[in-house]
Amino acid sequence: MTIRQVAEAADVSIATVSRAMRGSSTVRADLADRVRVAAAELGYRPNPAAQGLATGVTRMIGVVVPTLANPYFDDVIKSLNAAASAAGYRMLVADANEDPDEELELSHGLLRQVDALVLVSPRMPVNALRILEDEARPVVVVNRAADGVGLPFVAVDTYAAMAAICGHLGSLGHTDVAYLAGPAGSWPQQERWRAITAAGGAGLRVTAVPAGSTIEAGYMALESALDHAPTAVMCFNDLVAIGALSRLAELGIDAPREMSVTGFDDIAFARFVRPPLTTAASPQAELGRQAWSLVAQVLAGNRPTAPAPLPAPLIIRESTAAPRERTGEHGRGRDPGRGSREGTGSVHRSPGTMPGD
Amino acid sequence: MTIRQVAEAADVSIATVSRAMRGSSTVRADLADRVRVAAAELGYRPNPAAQGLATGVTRMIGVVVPTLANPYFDDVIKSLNAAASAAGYRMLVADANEDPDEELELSHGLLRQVDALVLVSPRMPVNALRILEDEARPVVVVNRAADGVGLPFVAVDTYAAMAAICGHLGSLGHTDVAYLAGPAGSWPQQERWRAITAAGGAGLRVTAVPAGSTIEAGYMALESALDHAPTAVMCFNDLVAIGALSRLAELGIDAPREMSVTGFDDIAFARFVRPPLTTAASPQAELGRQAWSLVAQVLAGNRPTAPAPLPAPLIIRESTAAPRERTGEHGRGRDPGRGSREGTGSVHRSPGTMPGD
DNA sequence: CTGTTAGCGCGTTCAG
DNA sequence: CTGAACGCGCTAACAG
Repeated sequence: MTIRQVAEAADVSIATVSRAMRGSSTVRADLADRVRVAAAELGYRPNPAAQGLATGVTRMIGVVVPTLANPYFDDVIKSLNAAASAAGYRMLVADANEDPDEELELSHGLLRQVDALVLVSPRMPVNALRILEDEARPVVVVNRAADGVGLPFVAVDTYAAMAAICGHLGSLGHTDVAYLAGPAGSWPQQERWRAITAAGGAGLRVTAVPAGSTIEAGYMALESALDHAPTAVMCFNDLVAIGALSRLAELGIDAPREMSVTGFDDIAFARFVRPPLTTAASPQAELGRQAWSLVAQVLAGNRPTAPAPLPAPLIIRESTAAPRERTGEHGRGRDPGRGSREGTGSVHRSPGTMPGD
Repeated sequence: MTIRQVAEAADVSIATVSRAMRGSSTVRADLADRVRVAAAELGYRPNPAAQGLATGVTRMIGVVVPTLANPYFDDVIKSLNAAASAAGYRMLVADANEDPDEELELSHGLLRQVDALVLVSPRMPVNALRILEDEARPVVVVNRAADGVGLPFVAVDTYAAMAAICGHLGSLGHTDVAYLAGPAGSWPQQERWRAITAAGGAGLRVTAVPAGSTIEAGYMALESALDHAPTAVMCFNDLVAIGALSRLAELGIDAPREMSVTGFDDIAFARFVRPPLTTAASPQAELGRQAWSLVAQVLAGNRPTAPAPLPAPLIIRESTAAPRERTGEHGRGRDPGRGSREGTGSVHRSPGTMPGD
């Protein structure tokens, strides 16, 4: 089914078909109708590749996410897709598997076949971002303030939200807290840590423990966080918090009575885990919408107006409480039951050791 | 950056560049090198649209899911994408928002621009599926046995898994159970119901209540399920189960002591909610892999070998238990505290009424 | 307002 | 083994 067959059936030239299909006003009404009828009967749909070649416009956007396994990113791309879809755009998604190199590689590949690229929480280094800046196609970034990089972006006010979490813990009476840190290249991770160190002045003594961004990462890292005898552990995100809670339960440490736990993002499941997570409610849907808005602005040839950082309100649920009275020892940091297991002292256990059921 | 510039730089014809780039063996080694060097230096990447137009192959697959908001589908497409990506294919994803019409429309649109289409749990009617069958491009289906439709597909052995759930409940001593049903056009929903009715012969009396596929749907529908005085409620999927559990907790009905609850899918969060969900462990990753395998086979020109239904083992956690002793009334079906609220008696409450925190 | 025609960038015959 | 030339299906000048 090509444009030519439609032209023949409607007894017009292919140019007229082309114009009629795109609703050009410079085409006589009756001819346009004839074309539309013929097209409908033949089930004709223009070939996107050909259109792309001819116009240089694909009506596709590329999206690269660190992983599809985090509902947070899924929510963002769902919203982004809804907005793009309403504007007649399709979405080519790529999963970088938390690998900064793959992220850049995928970005380059995608840039050849889309009109614009959206990078969600990219972990790639700044200079990689800068390379992308020089590409012919617009690149928009979500949740990464590009320091010295001129890419348009939307981001959550991570700093303020993390500060609120610290404040919450502080007002509860916590002083010694651990932080299960996120992936190295992650801007949200950097911002959270920045807020945490600032909170040091406000009376919180926080020690960071490398973890990651998954349930398993939280599960694995929790135990070494205990070495610092904290009364609370703040987690990079809700997934990590869920993993941490799971390990705490296994160790017989009650949250929040013996240990407070906080997450970040407020994914849909955060309120249903046990105990319900105190966290920061990141506006995923709004991020997606704004990202599309930026894309649309750039595609329209305008310099986009930089959106203000999006607030992520503190959601206080049941995973945080006042620290219990100290009884000689700090928390359960030196609980004898723990030392007997292998792997104690190392930050990570070998992968795959989180038990099933 | 076109092929022509590379040809010029390497001082060869564009045909040679074309051949060299795709590793044609009929090109002299030194020439091939010269081309590769030039291409690398110029950062040349072939234009996918042009390639697509010339060859009729886009190296893209389309994927349409009922919604991106269910981690189940995200897990499937993550796995599908991993396999496709390894084969050099990109993934164009479309979200049908649980709308059968949109599903078909998206499918048609996508078929023009991809080499193959994967439909995940399509809700569209059989005749729509049949239309897709006649398309030029291969269409592969996940989790929908196409009755009388010849589309290649992979599916979970939903019937057996649901039968196992029924058996589990039966062996616990339950006899009156409610079923929070999934979306109308959903094949998994049909299969689950088929297994349930078969279980009727095995001693389970099940009444179905329309719900849906989301947390909110489960939350909304739970109460009307109570009207039938069940001692257990089986849910279409884990999301619905989580919603049901949430509403039960609100009503002060303890699960599993006063009410057993089962899910389906075993999404990652199923074991972390309270109480941890008894459910069937659907192999999302395997579904994605097999779906790609089918696509690859068809693209290679082979008639694909139909994979056996994938088992979804029963996972018994804490959301199910023996029914408690009956005391005159069945369960809490007629608890006086409930009748005073508005909306009792209707299956659905108005949307958006599930409280936040 | 309509039709003719020249590319868009690339793969691929077909001669050499 | 290489290069010249054609065509993939469509859009956009341009001429009528």
